[in-house]
Amino acid sequence: MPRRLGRSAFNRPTLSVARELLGKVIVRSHRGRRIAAMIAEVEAYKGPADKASHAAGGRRTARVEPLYGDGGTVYVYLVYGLHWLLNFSTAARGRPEGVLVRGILVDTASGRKLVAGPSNVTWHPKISKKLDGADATVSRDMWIEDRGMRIPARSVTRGPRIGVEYAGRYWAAKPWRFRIAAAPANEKDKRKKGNRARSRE
DNA sequence: TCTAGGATCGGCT
DNA sequence: GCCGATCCTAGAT
Repeated sequence: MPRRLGRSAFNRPTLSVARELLGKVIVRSHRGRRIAAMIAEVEAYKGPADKASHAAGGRRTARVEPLYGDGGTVYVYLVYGLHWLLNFSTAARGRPEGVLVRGILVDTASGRKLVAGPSNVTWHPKISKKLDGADATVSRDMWIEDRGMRIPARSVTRGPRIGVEYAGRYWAAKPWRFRIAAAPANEKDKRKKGNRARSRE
């Protein structure tokens, strides 16, 4: 029996939440349809100290306000002027930590396929700015379900986060990206990351 | 008011 | 491997 994740699932240490979101299912209710997507890849962002976070240095603006909300608050924002990214706030209210969803597994007519890249993650289940600030623990538009899938430790790959070189080597190197090993890596991301870091030097 | 730059992607060379 | 699309946000002025 599917069980919706409640507050206690999100109001916890961010790295734990990130790891445990793998295998959970995002359910989006949109125009009378339900779209389900299993979370396959995430990144953790740990608040003021984390220079890669939008709340780095305690920054608190209208845009990042959802990050400061209770665990389970939805944070949707635009990057590069054209891509929407989906995050869930974690830790207690007032602590700006969160988890970015980078990859999902969706069921299609031809089978299950990986949707990689955070922008594609929001495109597929029709996630938009409208959901920004929503509370995923009570919302009727989107929530996360535990359908009993358990991802064993040996099936989880950890690595550095993508596209955060601007935060400096120390923070960019933190292994706060979690992926279900069976899900193919987004190799393209890795290459680009290296290119960028080099071009800045 | 202005400006720089970004938690990206896909197409082209 | 490189580059352009495209626009919002935040900080500077």
